[in-house]
Amino acid sequence: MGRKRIEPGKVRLTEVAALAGVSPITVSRFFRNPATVSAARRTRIESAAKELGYVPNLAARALASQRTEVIGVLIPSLTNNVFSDVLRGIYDAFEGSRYSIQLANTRYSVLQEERLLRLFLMQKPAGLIVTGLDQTAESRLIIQAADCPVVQIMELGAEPIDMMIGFSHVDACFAAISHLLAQGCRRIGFIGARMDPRVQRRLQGYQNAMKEAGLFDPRLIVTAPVPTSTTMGGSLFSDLLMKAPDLDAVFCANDDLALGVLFECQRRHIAVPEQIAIVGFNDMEFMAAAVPTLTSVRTNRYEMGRRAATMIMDAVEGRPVAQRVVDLGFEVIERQSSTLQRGTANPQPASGRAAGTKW
Amino acid sequence: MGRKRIEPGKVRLTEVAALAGVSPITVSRFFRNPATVSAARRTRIESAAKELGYVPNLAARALASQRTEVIGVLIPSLTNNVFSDVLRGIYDAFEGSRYSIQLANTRYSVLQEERLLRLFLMQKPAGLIVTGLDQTAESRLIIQAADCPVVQIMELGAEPIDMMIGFSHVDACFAAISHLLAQGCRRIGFIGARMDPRVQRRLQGYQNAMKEAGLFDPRLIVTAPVPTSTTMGGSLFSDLLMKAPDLDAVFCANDDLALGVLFECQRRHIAVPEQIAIVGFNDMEFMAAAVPTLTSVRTNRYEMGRRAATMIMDAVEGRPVAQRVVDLGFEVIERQSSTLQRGTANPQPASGRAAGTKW
DNA sequence: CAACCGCGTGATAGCGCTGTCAATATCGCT
DNA sequence: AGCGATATTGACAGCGCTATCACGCGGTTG
Repeated sequence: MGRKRIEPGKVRLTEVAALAGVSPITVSRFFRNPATVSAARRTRIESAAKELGYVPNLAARALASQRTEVIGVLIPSLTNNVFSDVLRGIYDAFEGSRYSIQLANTRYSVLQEERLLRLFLMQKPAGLIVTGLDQTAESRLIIQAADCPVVQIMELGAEPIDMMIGFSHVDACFAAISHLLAQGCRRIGFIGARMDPRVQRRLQGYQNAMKEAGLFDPRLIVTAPVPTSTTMGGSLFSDLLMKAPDLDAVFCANDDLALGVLFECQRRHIAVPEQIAIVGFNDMEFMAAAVPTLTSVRTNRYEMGRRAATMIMDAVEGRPVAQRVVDLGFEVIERQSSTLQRGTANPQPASGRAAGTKW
Repeated sequence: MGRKRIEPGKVRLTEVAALAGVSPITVSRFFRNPATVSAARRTRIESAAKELGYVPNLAARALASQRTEVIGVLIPSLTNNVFSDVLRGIYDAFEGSRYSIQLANTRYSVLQEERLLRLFLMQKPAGLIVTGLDQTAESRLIIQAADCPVVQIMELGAEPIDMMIGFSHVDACFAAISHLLAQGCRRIGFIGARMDPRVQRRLQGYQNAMKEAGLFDPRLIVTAPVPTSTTMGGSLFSDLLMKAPDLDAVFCANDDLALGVLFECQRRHIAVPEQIAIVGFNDMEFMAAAVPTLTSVRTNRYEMGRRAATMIMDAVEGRPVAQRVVDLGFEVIERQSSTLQRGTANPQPASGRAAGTKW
């Protein structure tokens, strides 16, 4: 019947309270909000806790208070640098706060996401950060059942579950293509790998721009369902050249691919940008270091993570969230790889960064 | 006095038990180990749980059982691709298991690490994965207090806290330099950024090799305490050229720097490898795609994460861990950037990969 | 044929903490 | 001095689950 009694040497709230000469509940209050305890007891409790090496038991706290300080974060990939930047923003924002992060990797699968959400539910998370808009109906139900603030990141869409922060991939790609068109490019190819929902929307932006210019040609599009990589960029580019030998520019759905295209051009002695212009997406650090420097669409990933975290914290703590849907925008960073010297040749300095177009 | 009674509609073990016509403890047993419950009740409980949409309460479970299924993981950086590979291995290994991962970012600070370990302690983690060997004495005490299996990853050292998996950075760098020496290089530079303990040990390996060859010269070493980047690679290389104009090879403490060096060579029209050979470290994917392809030291990061996770699980579940210290080794992948054509010029095919030397 | 074993099940008593309400101490003001 | 208002503290009863022991039952053993 029942279980054996507590083992000695275990330090609970009660032990600290006994040493400090106060009741356990006062110690509890001290740890949650020191201001609610008188200064005299505060110091007594503090030194008693230190002396005993008291460590609060989070499970007991969660059970008694019926809530946790866990923020669930769901991202599709751990390897993709795009998400490491977002994650860094999230972790930095939660740094020093009382929240802890529960990170899970959906591997670009909405079913996996659903499963992981179900797991999160068991922890009664205080908040949830999920990637993109394409959750299953079931996932949305689970999220609703979690009954906590939710931020969708990376994209913008019409029906936010709760809050949302991101930018329009369609518009961003449209802007990149518009830039190439403005440079006089006409046969602009699109290469993409993995083809997750965000890349799909970039493709949409590409198609919109090309159709609007009356230059759309399906042969200019080469995609692969495999993960993106530099090597993949080279081989997709080779495929593209085969399908469209008269190519004069390539838009790459991300920077890894763009780097691969650049190397493939070097290998084939294709002059960039004179023969073929290159534009990437995400503006990874190496884009500005490449030779020639590579044009890309900059997105504020770190800021996205940071603000998503802030929005969650505000919502959890009952502060009003001014903007529940935040458009972070993007910027086309024009560099040598897509800047065709017309008239006065004027290449950018290697370390320089061309003025961007803010949309 | 006391708190208000349970709200209706809440689904607990008790509710499931009532619907299934068994006692709550049987339901508890069913969820922990279905085999201990008779087949007849198993199906009854299963359908009752599904009907009510029962979700176990992890906090209650943790409190009652005095343990959790949380594995704490401490890494120094979220942005560094090296760690994303390791993380991917860890997440993949825990995938589908009952464990969940608590990830924290030490930002290369041992004090931050200490603070985070203290936080982990509150959760009574089932296991711990920490990066490197350089924990503070205080951190080691905290880890001991956590009283759970621990794996140190990334490196190998004499005094494991518990278990360990990694490779020798000193040896790996020594091997890379030996390769350059074998190619006839004499004025081999070292460039490194961030200078965390692992990079320090690579520098040590470099010094050992150069001293052994009687070629050591402090002017050949250029480092910076800032985070590593491609751009940084270019500027450190420029510094190095200034200090040692007669340079004939560069070892880069990681691949980002190596890529930056390659670009800087292109910018300065320095022929690689004819004038200057380049060797990187980690063998990131892009190294094989570059022009020329870039030599690097391959390390099995994914495997390291995966096996660390397996070791933890074995230890937690009381299975004997065969090898408590695992050396994963490394491999110098010789590519065009460091292969000097002596006699019969025989450059590697662009997509090819030179035979590695396994140590 | 009694003693024994082991399986499946149940009753009981907490795990360590906090929500709620009550009690007391302190304070400002009329 | 007397009053209500405000800070500070405490008592109590759980939060939802599991460890532990107890028990009934069929089958095995000497």
